[in-house]
Amino acid sequence: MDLLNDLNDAQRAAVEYIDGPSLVIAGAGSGKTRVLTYKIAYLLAKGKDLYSLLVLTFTNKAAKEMVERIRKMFGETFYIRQKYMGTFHSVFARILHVESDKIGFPSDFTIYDEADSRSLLKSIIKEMDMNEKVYKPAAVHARISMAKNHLISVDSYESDSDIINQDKRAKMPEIAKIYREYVQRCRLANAMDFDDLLVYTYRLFIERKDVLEKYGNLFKYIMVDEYQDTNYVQKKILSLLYNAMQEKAICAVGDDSQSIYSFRGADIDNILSFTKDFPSQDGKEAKLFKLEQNYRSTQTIVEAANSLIHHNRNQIQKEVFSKNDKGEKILYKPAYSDKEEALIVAKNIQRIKRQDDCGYDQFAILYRTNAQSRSFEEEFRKQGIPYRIYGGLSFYQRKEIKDIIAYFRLVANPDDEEAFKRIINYPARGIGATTVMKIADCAHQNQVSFWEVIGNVEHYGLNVNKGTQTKLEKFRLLISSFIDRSHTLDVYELGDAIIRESRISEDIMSGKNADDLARQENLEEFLSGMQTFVAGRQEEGRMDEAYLTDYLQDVALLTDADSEGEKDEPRVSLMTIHAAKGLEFATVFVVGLEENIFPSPLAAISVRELEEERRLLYVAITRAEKHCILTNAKNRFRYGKMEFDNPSRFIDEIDASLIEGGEEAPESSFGGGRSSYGGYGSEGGYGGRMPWDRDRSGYRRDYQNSKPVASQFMADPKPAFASSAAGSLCEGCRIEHQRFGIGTVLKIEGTGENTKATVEFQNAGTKQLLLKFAKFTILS
DNA sequence: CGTCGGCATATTTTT
DNA sequence: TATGCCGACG
Repeated sequence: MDLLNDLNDAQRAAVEYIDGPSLVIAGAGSGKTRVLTYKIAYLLAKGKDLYSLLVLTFTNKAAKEMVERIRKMFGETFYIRQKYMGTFHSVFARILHVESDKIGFPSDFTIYDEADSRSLLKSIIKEMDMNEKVYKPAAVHARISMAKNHLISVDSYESDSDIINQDKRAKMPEIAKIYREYVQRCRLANAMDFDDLLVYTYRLFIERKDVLEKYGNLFKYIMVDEYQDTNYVQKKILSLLYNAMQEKAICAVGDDSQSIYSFRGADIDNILSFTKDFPSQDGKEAKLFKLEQNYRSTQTIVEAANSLIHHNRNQIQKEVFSKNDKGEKILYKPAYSDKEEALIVAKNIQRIKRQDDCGYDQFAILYRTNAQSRSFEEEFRKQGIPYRIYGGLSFYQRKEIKDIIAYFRLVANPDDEEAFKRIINYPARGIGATTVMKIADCAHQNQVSFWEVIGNVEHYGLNVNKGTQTKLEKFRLLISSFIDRSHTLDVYELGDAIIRESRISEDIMSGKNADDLARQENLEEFLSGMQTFVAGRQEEGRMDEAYLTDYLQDVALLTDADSEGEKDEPRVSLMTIHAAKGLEFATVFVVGLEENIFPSPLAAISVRELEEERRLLYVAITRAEKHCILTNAKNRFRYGKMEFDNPSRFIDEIDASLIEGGEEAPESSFGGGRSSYGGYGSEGGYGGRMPWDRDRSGYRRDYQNSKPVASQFMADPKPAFASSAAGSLCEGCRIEHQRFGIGTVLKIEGTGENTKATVEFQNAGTKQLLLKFAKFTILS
């Protein structure tokens, strides 16, 4: 078969083996995604139906990338029906939305994100009169999450003396009680948190053999990406499905050396024991394939990474190698201070940029903790080096976005307690904390949802005065009116109504300082997102799936990086090593290689965690294609104080013959000490904010594209986002679209409200636009 | 109800 | 240093 010619022997063997279980250990840069996508293509070519493939990844980004690649091979029709390809959470959520009634959940359940979970826990802790200082919501949630990921129910939690003792040692002996209430409250709110999506899927399959059988029959092949990151419950679900399959076939791809998420419950033992956990039909161990040729990095980089990782005990034997150039040695540059460290990095960026004649986007600064970005930001700003910081708040976590989504959620599922609390008084409608407390008490006593209470104030004996009662009723009617419309209006139309009638638009559009503007732009971006969603569904001929519930399913699990992609000016990337997984750069700086930072002092006590830190550095180094530079600082400004640090032990673990440098840099920099810090703060020095600065809310903006929606909102509150000059559009016209840029109209069809145009954009591909919504100007 | 100032607090974070 | 949260106040 043609497509196999692009693969090396090991890759091809892994792709071609489809008759039983297999584990593919894919060393860094060895073409893991390639194998995965080619394998899917191979299975399809062998006649397997797309629906019969269960393909699971961890991130939306990975899922998307895979779909894109396969679409390139199979054409446009492909992505219309990738029902069982996606993240663990999204695929299981999809299954649960269909099956949840069988385990006592209405199918319109909402998904609580991390913030919702914490907020709920906070309320519970408060209600139980526990000390919030002791029972920190995040810490409590971590415990509960750990329990869920290990399929430990409330009852087993309570009766497990080990666990209870751990809690006691952590001075939180009552977590079991909180856990019980939390589960109960999620049920009442008809909500599942991220972990529940897995736990309830597991329970669904355990409790309902018929459902398990159904999916067991449906799936002919299971594929899992990043298997080293799976946790216990994920493994158990896979195992159930696997055993229910008629012909047992699963392929897990991963790299034990890149397991860096154990603090999230990932269990490296899963990958180490895969071949035993998933035996073939006749009871033999699963086949093991190893991809050991690295195509990404120089020999030196690969060998350096190898020499480091060999200090780990617990790993699958493999020898990653490269046939690329030998390349330069790893550069080790110790600095006197964090400030000087940034200076050295900046200098080296300029040097390599000149030497290799490459763009700023070829460089990445990788650090252990987000807080380390500061000194680099300051130095880059001073030198005019464009940069972008990854991480920080994701779009969907921004307050204004969460507020709107809370409305959506409440409309879709009025029992959603967190959504209710969020918007009951936003925008301000005179329903204060006291009233909410009363509702909470009342709901609690009667074991019903908040919504239920305000719908039957007398029946539940809610003790509020007449004025408050009127306000509550008004709120209830507002939401009800949205509910009534939610099945007839598509999500964009509904969103428009919600934003307007709830007076959110008034609230957000009124201000005009920098923060307000940022919020407005976020709102606009959100609206275009909905628009794109509707347009996309339309394009796929699925207008019956362009309603609120469909949108929420999509958006609930979309956390970050998705709104990525304005490829403007090339910039240096700054991010944590965790965030860099799966990426590659010509030049990588791994900074802050000091004891007390990397390895993290909290991890350095146990061998297991220390090994994970080592894998973390392994991941960092193997991101580099050509140049890898390690730095650290002898003195670091931290928590307002100057602190002394020794170089990281990991530096000594790398084969010394592969490293050059090490002598303290005789860089000119005078002192690098305190002196200059105050002087060049955000005010002084080069003052004005550069275009690549993060705005206050940490979000990138797009100045050019932002105007239309906002101005229309402010100027003319009636026909919301009526499109520009749609009337005079003709086939062959060139237009400039607000989001997609310049394109040519290929076809116009439909009339009036439903007129749509097929437009081929220069950079965004071919899109169908509903003229009613599309915002563009006609160029010719 | 919203804002100001004092005080504790300070990993990594796919969903 | 810088952020986030609570309590006091207008």
